[in-house]
Amino acid sequence: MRYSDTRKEETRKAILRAAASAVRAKGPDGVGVAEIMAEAGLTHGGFYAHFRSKEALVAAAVEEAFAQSARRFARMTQGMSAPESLAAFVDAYVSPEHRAHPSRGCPLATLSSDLPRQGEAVRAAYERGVKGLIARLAGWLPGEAGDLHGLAASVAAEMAGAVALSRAIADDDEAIRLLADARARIKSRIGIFQ
Amino acid sequence: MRYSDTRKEETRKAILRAAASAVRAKGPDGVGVAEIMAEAGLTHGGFYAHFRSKEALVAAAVEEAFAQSARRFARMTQGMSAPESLAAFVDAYVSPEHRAHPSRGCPLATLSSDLPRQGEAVRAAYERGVKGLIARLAGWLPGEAGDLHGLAASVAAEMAGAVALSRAIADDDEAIRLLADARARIKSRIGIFQ
DNA sequence: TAGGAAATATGATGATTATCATATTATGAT
DNA sequence: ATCATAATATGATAATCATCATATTTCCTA
Repeated sequence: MRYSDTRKEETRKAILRAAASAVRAKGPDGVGVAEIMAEAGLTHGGFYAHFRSKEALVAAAVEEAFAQSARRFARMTQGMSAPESLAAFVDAYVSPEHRAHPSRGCPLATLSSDLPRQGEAVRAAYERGVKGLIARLAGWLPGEAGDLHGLAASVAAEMAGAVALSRAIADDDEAIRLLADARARIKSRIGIFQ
Repeated sequence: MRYSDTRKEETRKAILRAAASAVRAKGPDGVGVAEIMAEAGLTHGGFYAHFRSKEALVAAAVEEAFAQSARRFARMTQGMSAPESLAAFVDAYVSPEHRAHPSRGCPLATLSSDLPRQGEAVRAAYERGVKGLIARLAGWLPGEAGDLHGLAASVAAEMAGAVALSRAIADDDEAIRLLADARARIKSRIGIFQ
């Protein structure tokens, strides 16, 4: 073996991270293979040594994007109780920071309308990510287990919808007010006050 | 004048309608000028006699899509009281039919993630459409005028988010259950029961 | 330290697409 | 019926992009 055992894997990871960011920033069809490779510090030619096709990369990037979000929130809520985690999650999700940084944000708010138009592999990765997010949310919600999934889905829909809506508002102050209002409504709806 | 006064305007309308549908179905960047023109029964060459650029067409198509939705709901709720209109609106919006037909659906549920990546003109048209939708909703909501805008925005976010979410679920039955649940939650949240 | 394979780069290809230049067709007034 | 012209079509161009073929570089091992 002429290269270290981990070299190729590291390169693959770098491409994947670049893609996870670029796909959210520019959309799966708005970004090119060459651009992603350049972002990872490489040229376009080596791409197919790492991924079978652009679609395979996009599918992996969607999975990576959801995984990044999950890790970020896991870190953020470390050691918190369920209600604290929930509040922190809503605050971080329905926030001006999230609105301002699609490339690091939740794919649900950033890719929702692109997804139905993607290939099967990408849609499957997205569906897994969505379900994981809802399950995590449901685990934090108070109440009897039976009904929590529906409430979690409803809350996820409103959070993602609110962030997407806020991105349609050009005026920052107006968008920030919309987010603050949505945040308050969501929290009161799930029994978190103030 | 060798052609009837209305001929060109009619052709423009035909292109616009084709675009309004295609843009929702395939995304602003997923559809080509030639494809839209073919859909309107024309060839690509004449396009620039009707629109200055593809972006101008997309902006007009977004406006048209919002206008179509508004007209459709105006027709549907004709003669209804505010609470009835509201209930009919939620039922029609958060529905399997809406999920199944993005090309005729609300741009908010179909284009949200594409929009931030579009040019200024498109984003402006979208923002106007979104604000119109929220204002219409607010007009139907019960309560004191002051707080209705925030609630309307929150409801719009959840409705659009729920439809987008349902489109990520491949299994029809599961998606339909999600929609039914979201519908019930939204209606109970705005004081409509059953 | 040199050889050789693994990793990456360079360059090419064909497909697609927005836009524009020019040709053709359709139509209503004469 | 014919003509002038508005409306539309045909065809070209240049750019972009996914993919692939081939060349070059890198760096571990012997």
